Amino acid sequence: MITNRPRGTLDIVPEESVRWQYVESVAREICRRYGYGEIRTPVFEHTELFRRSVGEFTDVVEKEMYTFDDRGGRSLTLRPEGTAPAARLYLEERLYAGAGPAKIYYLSWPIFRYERPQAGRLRQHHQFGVECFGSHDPAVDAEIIALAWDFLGALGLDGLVVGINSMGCAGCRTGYREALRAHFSGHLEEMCEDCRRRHAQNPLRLLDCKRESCAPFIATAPAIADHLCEDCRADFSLLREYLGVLGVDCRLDSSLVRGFDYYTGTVFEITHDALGAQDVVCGGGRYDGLVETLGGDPSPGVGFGLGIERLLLILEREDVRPPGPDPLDAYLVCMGAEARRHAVGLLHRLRAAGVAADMDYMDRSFRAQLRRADRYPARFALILGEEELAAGTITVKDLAGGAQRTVGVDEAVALLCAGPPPGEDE
RNA sequence: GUGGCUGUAGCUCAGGCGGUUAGAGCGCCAGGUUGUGGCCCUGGAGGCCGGGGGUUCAAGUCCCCUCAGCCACCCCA
Repeated sequence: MITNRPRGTLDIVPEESVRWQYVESVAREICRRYGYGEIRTPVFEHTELFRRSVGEFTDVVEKEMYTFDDRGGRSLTLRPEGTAPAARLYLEERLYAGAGPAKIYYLSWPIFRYERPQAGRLRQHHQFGVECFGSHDPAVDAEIIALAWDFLGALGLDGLVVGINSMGCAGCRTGYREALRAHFSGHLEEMCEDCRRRHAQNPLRLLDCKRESCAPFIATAPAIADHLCEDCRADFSLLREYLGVLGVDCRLDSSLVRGFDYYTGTVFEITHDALGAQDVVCGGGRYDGLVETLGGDPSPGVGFGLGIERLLLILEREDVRPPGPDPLDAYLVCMGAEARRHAVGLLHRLRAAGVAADMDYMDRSFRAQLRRADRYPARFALILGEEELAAGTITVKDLAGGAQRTVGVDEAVALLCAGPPPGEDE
């Protein structure tokens, strides 16, 4: 059916977009406080950008990208994540040329992955992401995590868990990889098929297996923490110290390994139970080799991506009600064609003065117009009938309390602009 | 991509073992009130019972296919 939206996509109706706008306004405010500036990039990029950065053999690149050839024969891909485009922009717009570090964020970027949908997993979703390029100071890692934490906290959420780990630099990773191979090689017969494949291809992924049968071998596996070089170890302990200072309560999770190839060093996830199996609302980490991979001079970076739909899902399931829409200031209620003709002009005048005002266009009865005003909900009903018309006045009714009084039109406009409710005389 | 559950009014849902004009609550519209909303009462509109095919005298109900949502795996935000 052509009126059905494509699988795994969502429509956003006005009632819902209010919540998006609220979340977005909080994100903008937090970014402002932390000194990050917004970027916007095309929704599609050269396919090669993602192949190179995310990694040729990751699930996302292998089977989840929306890739197409344009009419000029270029292979383009709807972005499946935000960090690579941000890194591309960093290079293309030469953000490295300014005083470092480059602190940027993106808000509600559409992200596309061809996946099997379920709640919290869509083919098009939206992310809020923050990236910092140019510094390897662990204080920046801490800042990034704290920013995400503050943002979620500002929305009134709790029950969030921050998991962190260090995947080490390229150097410590090779040693660790061998240690993992050695540990698992004796148990391969008892482990799942995927794990046997991972053992050969990428032993780090072994830690990611969630099968019960593999769990005991993972539990006893060597921890990356024991295989970090001195620099990585120092960075990681400094990060944890900073997180303590920043009031971020985090959990060391040595099995935490992220799925994109560009991650190095710090990795972290923020999860919430309300999400079920897709429990990650925010994920990120360091990607010190990414910029170099894309052909730039080596430049470290840290960042995260945060799923807006998942966030909204948590808010809904936890019954955290963000501030609702501002009620309408005034709803014009008129009786008769003559009053209606006057109402059009008055409505315009109110709006020009900054008052949120509306009127009936459905030819409703007087009673129904008043009910409309109530349900909107509007703060005041402005009643315009024959009496008011003759006297050049209008009746201002406070819908919450029920008090009303009839005043001159100029006074009514002034009253609505000023805000305070009208007098109590009935 | 694999396995499972579910699709009935705008929303949340009820419809015994196939059987007459498919129901409720909320919402919407009108009236009860010649110029007063909310609460209450009365009435009304609104359904290709997700779509297609099949079995049957007869299908919302049974069978097959398909689409969509959900749950788990996988992966991730």
